[in-house]
Parts: sequence; structure tokens; C-alpha cells
Amino acid sequence: MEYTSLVDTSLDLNSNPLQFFAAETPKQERESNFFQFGMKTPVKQETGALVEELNRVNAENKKLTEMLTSLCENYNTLRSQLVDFMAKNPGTENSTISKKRKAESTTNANSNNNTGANHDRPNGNSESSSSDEDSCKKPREEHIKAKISKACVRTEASDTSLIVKDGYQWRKYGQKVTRDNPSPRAYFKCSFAPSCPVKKKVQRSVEDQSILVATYEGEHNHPHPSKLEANSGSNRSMALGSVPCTTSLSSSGPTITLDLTKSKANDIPKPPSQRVESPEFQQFFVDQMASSLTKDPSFKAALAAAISGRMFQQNQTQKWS
DNA sequence: CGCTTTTGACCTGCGC
DNA sequence: GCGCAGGTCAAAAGCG
Repeated sequence: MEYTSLVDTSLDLNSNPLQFFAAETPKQERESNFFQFGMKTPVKQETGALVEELNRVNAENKKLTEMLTSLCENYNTLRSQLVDFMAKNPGTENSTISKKRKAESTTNANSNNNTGANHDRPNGNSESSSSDEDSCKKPREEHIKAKISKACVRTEASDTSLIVKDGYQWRKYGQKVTRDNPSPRAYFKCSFAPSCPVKKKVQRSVEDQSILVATYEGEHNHPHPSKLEANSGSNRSMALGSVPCTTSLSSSGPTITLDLTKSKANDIPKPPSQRVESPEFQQFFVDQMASSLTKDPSFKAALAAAISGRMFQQNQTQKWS
């Protein structure tokens, strides 16, 4: 797919030109030059180098912005094509899988290309023919399963607690050992329950014990707790804010992987698993990034503001120096 | 003392 | 209908 050629995973925005300066010059010289800047002493060579570097960074930022725009456009195109395809071929995606348990085992076992749009139930449009039957059988769960999402969280493998710090408060109401996974599965309800219907299941990945797979069911009908303190962020990913996020993902659906060990591990992100090298994984990685970036318009706006803000800041810095 | 967690029992749906 | 497995309940225990 063309996405892979578009995405430069080394998103080094070079937002701080002084870092380049620092990397190329000895410490003493750096400090003296810094004071020279402060005293507005013209150093033509260094200034020229900085201007050149700044221009290069600006060009790179522009290029990245274009890449991002292109990525979003390609994603939207692909998504609309998928929607069309699903509309024309209603029975193509596991139309026989309408039962609850099969649905879950499918999402767990297969690395099929479920997007956030069809994550509600795996059988997409064919659901319309069987939904009535299902609703008769399971009227109680119908509304709860309105929205299901997954998140993978990397933790220390030795950490036996099934706690996913997503900012919300949860109350554990059960734990089970499932057949397909020796690790116990923990069941949580939002602490705002029963007014908030959201539940989550947390279980360690079979493949990588250091990854916790959290499955969220439903949507919170109350603001994110962090928003009460800092009114920023527009979705869960944004609200996670300060959590070190290293964007890896699971093979079972749209996920966000948060490397909670990163802050403790010398800032060296570990690869989620060997699967990251596979084309399938990379493809899904791109899809996931595009999904995360395009899902929320306000996130796009915030991203654009952040990029332009950095560029503006650089220009200001350049002017002041 | 109140809240949270633990854990065994119970409920429900699915496959045979 | 029965057994199995996932999900939920609720009493007991733990904790601040």
C-alpha cells in the first residue's frame, strides 16, 4: 500500500533547532554562543547556519504536513471505498458470525482489518438481518455493546496487576481465567456506574505477557476526569496527555498501545513484539495512525495548531536572536 | 467506617 | 438436555 511509502516513522520534527546546534558544537562553545545571543552580539557564521537550519526545518515541517494531509486523504478515500464495498457485498465479512462468543473469538484470534467504524459487531451490514433476533435474545446487552474499542498497554512483565491507567476510575467486579489465555481476565466497571455504562476487560496478551489488552465496551457519559483539572484534549488519546505513548498496536483491532514502562526504561522504547517488522503489522500501524489522526476533527485542528505553533515559535526565536 | 478488591457461586448463551 | 465457558453477582476480606 502506498501508505507505507508516505509515512516516515522517524517523525523528528526538529522542533528545537538548538538541539542541532548543541549536537554539533562543544559545550563550552555552545554556552559562550548562547550568551552571545543573549547580548545580541552578531555572529554571522552561526546565525547563517541557524537560518539555514531553520529553513531546512521549516521545509521539513512543511513536507511532513503535506505527508500528513496526503495520508488523511488516502485514508478517507480508502475508507469510503471500503464502505462502498461493504454496501455492495453485505455478506463478505463473516456473515455467519452473529453469535457473541464467536464474535469475540474472531476479534481475538484473527488479525482481520476491523476498523473503528465496524468494531461494534464484526459482521457489519449483515447485522441488520440478524439484529432483531439478537435483540430478542440479549436485550440487556444490546445497548452496552454500542461501542467496543481496544487498547494495548505495555507494562512490566513482572507486574501482575491488571491495571490500565487510562485516566478513568474503574471498579473491579470480577476476574476469570479464560480458556484461551492462562492469564486471568479482570472485569471493570466505570466508577460512575450505574450512571455510566462503560465496562472494560483487561487481560494479558497471550503472545506478549508484557502487554495488557484492555477492551472497552460503551462510551462514557461523563467528562474525562483529567478534563476536570485541565480543560484540554478532545478524545481519550488526547486526554492521556502526559502518558508516554509509543504507538504500537495489537493485531486484533484498532488499538492504541501505551508504553507505561517507557518512563522507567531509560526512554528506550521496546518493540512491542517481533510482529512489528511484518508488512501486515506495518500496514495496520499506518491504518491505526491514520485512524487516530482523522477520527477526531478537533485533534486534527490541535495537531495543525501545534505544528504551526512550533513553526511560529521557531520564527520568533529566530527573530529574538 | 466506607470503599475497593477478591473470589466462589450463580446465570446465561452456545455447541454438541 | 447437558456440559462448558464467559460474564456477573455479592459476601467476605482488605485497606486507608
